[in-house]
Amino acid sequence: MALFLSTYVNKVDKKGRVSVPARFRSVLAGKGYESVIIFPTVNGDAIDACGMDVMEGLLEKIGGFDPLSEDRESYADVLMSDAVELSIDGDGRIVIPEEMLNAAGIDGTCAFVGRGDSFQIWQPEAFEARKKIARERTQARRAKGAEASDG
Amino acid sequence: MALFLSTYVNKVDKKGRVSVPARFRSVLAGKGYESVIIFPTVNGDAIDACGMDVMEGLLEKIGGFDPLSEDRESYADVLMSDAVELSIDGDGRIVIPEEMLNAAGIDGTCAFVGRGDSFQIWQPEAFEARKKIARERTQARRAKGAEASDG
DNA sequence: GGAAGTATCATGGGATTTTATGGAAGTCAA
DNA sequence: TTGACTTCCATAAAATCCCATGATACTTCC
Repeated sequence: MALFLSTYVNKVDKKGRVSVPARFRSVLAGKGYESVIIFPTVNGDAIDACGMDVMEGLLEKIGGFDPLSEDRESYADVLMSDAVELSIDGDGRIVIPEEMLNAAGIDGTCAFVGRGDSFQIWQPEAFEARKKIARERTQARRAKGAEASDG
Repeated sequence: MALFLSTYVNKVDKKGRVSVPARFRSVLAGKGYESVIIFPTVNGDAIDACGMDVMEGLLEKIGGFDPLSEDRESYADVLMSDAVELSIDGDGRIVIPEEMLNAAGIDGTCAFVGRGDSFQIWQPEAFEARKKIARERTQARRAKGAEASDG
């Protein structure tokens, strides 16, 4: 498998550990990683996750370290400072910093949502709500276009 | 781990010792270093830090430049002359020169802020303030752009 | 086709190791 | 010696590893 697909809801135990879905683990392993990079989503209502490759690509894009140029992308600053590399333990689990869990409203359980190249971590109901909105938007758009089949 | 990521706030004790975050230490160790190079940021509100490799790369980059572009070269001189190599002691700590701490307004605690190839050392609140501004700028830019999907 | 056995997974708890941090002892130079 | 700096030791808290268990999915064999 090459892409992060589907949604899995797992428990966050007292110690803050969560199992990364096995499928997602194997995607990461396929790239040679035993860790995930996570960081808050731009609007802060969930957590974004990806492999180190994505982070490195981003760093490359912004030109790496150059103390002589002041205008480094501010987004990159925030991103690198908020991002955390979490190593996946022998049982396939990670420990998400409490601060990030709080920011995303996660407590007890969380949803791992595949997004292809990356995935997100949501408070399950918050994700459902979001999905519902997205679906409605899509259907409205579709209704405006061809009014053919539905499914 | 290949990049300096995330933010850690550590204490500076009476003797001026601070623990370099273990994650950062392991990035440096991965490159074979037991020391950090630090120097004031361009505008002087914090401290830049990196491994010797980055410093060497920087020098190379500057050296290859047009000898006619003088300010670049002269700034590089200043940079190199202000830089200090700090050895990391057996307990993972460094002693930052008082002068630099004062310049950055650091007293009691400091924040180690990942920046990918390098990291910075800030007075914690000063960094929070800066981050807030950067984030606002990002969101403003984003609002002006596509309002479609979110990340 | 169905049942029993097998591998994989998520999850819990305890044990062990790292970390950050404080203080004491040792080193070196003026 | 005195003062600055460094190495060494102690400790509490936090992160990590290791093993056990129940559940599910997957095989294999009759």
